[in-house]
Formats: sequence, C-alpha cells, structure tokens
Amino acid sequence: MYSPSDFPPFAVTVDLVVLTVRSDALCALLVRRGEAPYRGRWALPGGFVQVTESVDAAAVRELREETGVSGLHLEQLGTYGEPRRDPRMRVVSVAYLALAPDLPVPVAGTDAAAASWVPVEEVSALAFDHARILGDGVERARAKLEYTPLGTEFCAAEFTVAELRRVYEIVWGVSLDPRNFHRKVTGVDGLLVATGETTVRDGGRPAALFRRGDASVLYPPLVRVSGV
Amino acid sequence: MYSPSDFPPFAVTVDLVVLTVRSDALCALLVRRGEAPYRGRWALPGGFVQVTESVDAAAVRELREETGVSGLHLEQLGTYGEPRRDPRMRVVSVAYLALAPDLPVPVAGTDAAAASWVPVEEVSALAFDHARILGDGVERARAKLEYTPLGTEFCAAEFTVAELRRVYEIVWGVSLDPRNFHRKVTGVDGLLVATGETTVRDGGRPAALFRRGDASVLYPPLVRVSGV
DNA sequence: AGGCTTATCGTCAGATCGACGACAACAGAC
DNA sequence: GTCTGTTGTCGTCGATCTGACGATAAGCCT
Repeated sequence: MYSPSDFPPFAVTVDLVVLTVRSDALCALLVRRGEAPYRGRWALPGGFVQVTESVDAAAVRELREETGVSGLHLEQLGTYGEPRRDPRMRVVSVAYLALAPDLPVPVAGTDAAAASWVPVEEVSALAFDHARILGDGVERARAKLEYTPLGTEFCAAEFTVAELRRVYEIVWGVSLDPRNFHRKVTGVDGLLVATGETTVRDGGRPAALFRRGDASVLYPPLVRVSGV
Repeated sequence: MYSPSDFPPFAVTVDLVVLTVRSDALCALLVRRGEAPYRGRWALPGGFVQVTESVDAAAVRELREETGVSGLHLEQLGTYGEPRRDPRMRVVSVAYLALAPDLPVPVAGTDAAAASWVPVEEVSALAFDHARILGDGVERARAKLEYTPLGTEFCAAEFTVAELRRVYEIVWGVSLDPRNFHRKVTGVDGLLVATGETTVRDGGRPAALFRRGDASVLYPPLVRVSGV
C-alpha cells in the first residue's frame, strides 16, 4: 500500500497545555523560546516525539522535563496539522491537556529561556498556532468540569469543598452559592471521600477534608449557570 | 531549535470512523484491504496526509474518495501513535469521526478490495489498531448524543421525532419512552425546526417533519438512562 | 465575651423527570 | 363506512432536583 521511500516527510511534536489555579486566576504554563523561529516569544512547552516512544509517552516525558512533575492527569486535546504552522518544515503537533494543583514556579528547560505561569487572560502573541491550542485547552477544561471530576485535579491531594468550589469559580469565571455547591458536590456518588480530618487553613469554621473518589463521570453533573 | 535534517522520520495518516444507522443497527464503514500488511483484513478507510494539505483537509478528502459524500459532520477523535502500530514504519494516525444518514452501499476505493457497512457488534479482527479506534469512535458518538445535536446527523435532512428517537435507541441500545422523548426533544431550544409538513412514511398517524436547528449544545441534555 | 469568618444543614417554591393515560390521525381489512 | 391496528402528540401525577436563602455551627481575633 505504501513504502518508506514514498511517504511525505513529517515531523511530529507534542505541545502541552498545562493549567493550574493560582492567586485567583487560571494560569497556563508557558516557556519563552530561546531559539528561532519565534525566538523570544512565549510558547507552549513541548517537543519532538522520538522514534522509539509513543506519542502519549512523549507527552509524559516532555511534561516531566519541563515541569519536573509526573502523575498528572494528561489527555489528548487534538492534533494540529496545518501545512505552514511551522515556517521551517511540515510539523504535525499533538496537543495534550494537563491539570495541576498549585505547583512551585517551574524551572526553564534545556531549550527555553524562561518558564512561567501566566494567567490565561493575559496571554498574548504566542508562537506558532499556540494561542488557538491554548484556547481549545481552556475551553475543554471548562467543559469537562461539568461532568467529570477534573476539578479535583486542580486541588492538592486533600482539599475542602470550598477549595474545590473556588476552582470552579475561577475556571468558569462565575460565582457559585456555597450551600448549593456543597449539597451537590457531596451528593455526587464517588466524587469525594471524607478523610475524617478537618482544616482551618481557609479561616472560619473548620472544614472537612476530602480526597478524590473513584468516580469518572459526575452524575448528576454540575451545570454551568448559577446565580451570582 | 531543530532542523529538517535531524528530525525522526514519521508518516502521518488519517483514519475515518464513519458511522450510520441502518436496518436497526449501528454500522461502521469498513474497507477490505487489497495490499499488505493485513491484506484481506477489514480496516477503517483512510490514507496518507499529503504535504500540501492540512490534516483536517486530508480527512475530508479521504472521506469523499472512499464514500463519495461530503458535507458530513467530521470531528477529530484522537491521534494514535504507538511505535509499532504499523509493522513497516513509524506511522502516526489521526482518527476522525463522521456520522452519516443511511447512505447507498459504498463503492470500493482505489486501494481497497471492497467497502461495506458492517454492524459494529459484528466487527472483528480489524487491521492495525483499528478495533480500538472504532471502539473509541462509537463511545464518543454515544456520549455526544447526550449533549449535542449529533443524533440529527444520522437522519436525513427532514426527519420525524420518532426517527430521531430510533437513532438514540439504536446507538445507545436502549428503548426510550416515545412520549417523554417527544416532550424533551421538542423542548430543547434550537434543536428542531418544524417544516410544517407531515409524513406518513413510518405508518400510523402522520408525524411532523423537522429540520436540524442551529443549537450546538443540548440544554437540557438527553440523559442516557430511561425506563424500558 | 462579642464579633467576624467560613462551613454545613434545612426549608421552600418552582422546574424537571419518568411512568403512563388519553386521544388524534392515518392505513388497511372487511 | 366502520373497525382495528399503528403511530404521533398532549396531559397528568408524584417523585426528585434546583436555585434562593435562612439558620446555626465552630473556629479565630480582639
């Protein structure tokens, strides 16, 4: 059907949309490019897929290399393959979405001049088509909060209902009624597991601490509407 | 950062999961391979991305070449890039999902020995990792029926509520109450546009004909549970 | 102790859901 | 034409869920 000699030459890369919630804003992990093209511009972290590794494995590897973290939820976002998205050659890029709790400030990787968390509202002029990829990632994250337990990925291993609510409020850009949110979230089967512990770190009355449950879908879902 | 001379050699293909509802079953469009590897096996239609076209455009082109249809809803399903999924060389494949109304029997393309609609329940022993891709496509279709107007893509341009209901019943493998389904589906804003016409093609009392509306999400969604 | 903050439980009216009854509007049999 | 069978559409009812919001709990600070 085809042979190695007649296929068109492609390079395959992975790009990572790594999101976190910190200082009351949804932030993306960006690196400042140290090489041409787009030298000096902000870009999504990422890199080449190697011949011996799967594309998914390349995403995990790049995530670890760029942020030093592993074990995050990582899912395919989409594949971007316009002919001239890289000015040098034909590059097809597979984008991944990762959600992280508030991590320490990232260290710049080998081929980046800097790495930093940037509030998504303030992002501008990214390299390549990364603005579109980031936008798709943010939209995906917003949508998945409704019917998956993805919001808990933004929290530490143990968290309070209010911390989870603040994730929803910041990612969706709305404000949610604490009492109704508490009722719904504790009513979803398998979403939260009580640890029995409480914490006072948010001030006020001590709040119960929870861990992620094993639910993979939220039923009923948390709909994105709300009242003030 | 990189140059054409040192990137690893990849081939990029598209694979198409084309689904339709016909004769009371959810069917996938499959081709029988005429060339090695996997000669004689059923496989998803697909082919190489050309250097001058985008990956999305390649999917549209392959869909037209293999089925003769265009204008279908086409969305990215995922990218499959295990190192040895093709025994010959490193191939990364971008899978797309397309939903079609009941089409005429497809004609075999240039490099396929045959093409045919196969009920997804009866599919076995596909080439490459196509069984997994097909499974992902079916699952995606099932899930998207809940909260998008995708079910209407399985119907002709004008359809009755009962025809849409049968799509849901067949794709989900459940049976739905006709009265509640009618109430919910006509209550979703922007999902259906009445044509004013009626048809008698399903027997019984004439049913109102509808066209797709412009809604892109279903609110409220049609949840997958039901009672007998 | 009193005030402030946040957490959690409870209440209530309106919307929604599934189960199902009732009737409408056609075709075909006779 | 009437009967029967089939399918479409509207309505009703009780259970459940939702959003708005009151009330209380339980810590900290001064």
